[in-house]
Amino acid sequence: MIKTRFAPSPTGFLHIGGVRTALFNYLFAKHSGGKFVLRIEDTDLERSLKEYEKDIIDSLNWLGINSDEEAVHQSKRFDIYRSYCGRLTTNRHAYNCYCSEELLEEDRNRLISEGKKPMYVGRCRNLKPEEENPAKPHVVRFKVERGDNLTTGFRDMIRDQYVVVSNNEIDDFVIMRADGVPTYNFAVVIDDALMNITHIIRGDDHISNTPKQVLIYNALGFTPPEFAHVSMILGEDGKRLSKRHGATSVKHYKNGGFLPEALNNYLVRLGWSYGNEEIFSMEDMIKHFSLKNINRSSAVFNMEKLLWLNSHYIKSSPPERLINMINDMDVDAGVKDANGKRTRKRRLKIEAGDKTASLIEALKPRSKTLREMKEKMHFYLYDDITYNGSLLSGFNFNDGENLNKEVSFLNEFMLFLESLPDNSGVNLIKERFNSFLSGHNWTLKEKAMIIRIALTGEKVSPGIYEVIYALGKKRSGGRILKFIDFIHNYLF
RNA sequence: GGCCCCAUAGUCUAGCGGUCAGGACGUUGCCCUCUCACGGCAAUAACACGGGUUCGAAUCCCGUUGGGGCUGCCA
Repeated sequence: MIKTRFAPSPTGFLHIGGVRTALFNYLFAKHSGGKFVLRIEDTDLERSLKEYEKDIIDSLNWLGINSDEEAVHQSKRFDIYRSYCGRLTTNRHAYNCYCSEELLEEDRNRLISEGKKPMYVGRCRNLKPEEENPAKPHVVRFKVERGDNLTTGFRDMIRDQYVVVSNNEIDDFVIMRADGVPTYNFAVVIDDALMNITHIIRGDDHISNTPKQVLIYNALGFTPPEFAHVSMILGEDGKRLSKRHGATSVKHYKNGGFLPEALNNYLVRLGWSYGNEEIFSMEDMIKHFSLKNINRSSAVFNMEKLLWLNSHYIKSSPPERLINMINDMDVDAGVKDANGKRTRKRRLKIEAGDKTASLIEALKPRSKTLREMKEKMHFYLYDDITYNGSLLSGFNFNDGENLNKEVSFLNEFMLFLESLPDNSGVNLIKERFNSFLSGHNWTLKEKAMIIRIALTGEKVSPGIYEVIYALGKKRSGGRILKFIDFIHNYLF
């Protein structure tokens, strides 16, 4: 049975690049009815944090990339690594190295200045038994077999070719630190072997590590798994994606109003394709995923396309779900007051209901993110909307006749509102409003804008019927009065 | 520096010896229209370069250039 894993180290929030490798591993396993598991590689005791681990797990959950087994923690398996390390030293596939870090540093500098490779000089490679002193601080190094024609390699499933390097290119790398903690290259091998991982899908920054790992598999008598190295995700500047490029962690996207399926869909198409298809549900991805359709070259992260997918999924989500997700965003949409200051009221949770649902329906095609959607709901969520003079440009209120005409229209509109049945739906409002206008020989084109501005305080909003419906008779009426008030205060 | 990986429009990609080099995002124009969007239609733009192999190369080989990665008692 196929079994894959995602093995992040909890030294940072779950990164977008990590999500893609997790997704690929997940899809590959699920495609063949196999298992996908999570392994926390927390051997870097300095930098690993529980907070990050929690973020990784929460983020994967949010994305629907779930582990089939309880997550394995490397920090709880130090005894295992030690015992395998012992096997290697007794096999003479590894040796104790007593060189101090300072000495190593000197070696390195000297070799570099001589224009040579900064590899371990081999001082402790062939120590006599009497020279050993395990009580002294030491690391354990893997003893790479030397010889001009010796090579080590592996087949990469994505490139469908062998990557082979000369053993002379491979240093006698450390597998066990002085404090008894295994290094990455050692712990991965032990765990992947013991966990029966059949396929390793990971970033191609691990290509050069793989020969080292193959050496360990062989020395321990394990059969190496299949390897598939996926290219990196680059920022717009062509450099490897990092914090410098802005939002790189999943939580940024969650709180920024992205839907998990948009992120998954975007990421799966970064490097993988299925003909000309662009839209994939999780089921679609599982159904069609295969390693041979993964591209070899690196991909540049493109926010525009992610936004396109996000708006696509917003459009196809029911309002109730959208409301829940908006309320779930950690950092709120950050509603600003007239002075551009954020206010406390942004904590307010949106209540579900017919009017809210209708408004959200109207806002769907206008919002690329949920954050944007919530900002556009401001006029609906809060009553303290403000007007400013620039809203009046275009009405030519300096002309007194014009002013009187519009104000009397607004007054007529008040009467119209009062005449509306209390529980009017959008369709009835539309019908009544249109006959109200034509009864006075007005057109929608002439009159929609001033109502929009009065009701929302904005020149841009959803359709006018939806706005009236969402606000209701009472709130709408209040705003008309407030607006008339504003006009007079502003002009006189 | 050494070693490894990669190379189709601005971006993601299809292509796997013979195609008018296809799709998507973006951009531009038009249509729709109460604003803004959505939507519809159309347009724009690519095989990095140089050698081979072949009747024929985006496709195969070599080199150049460019980009990325590794070169830690990080992962």
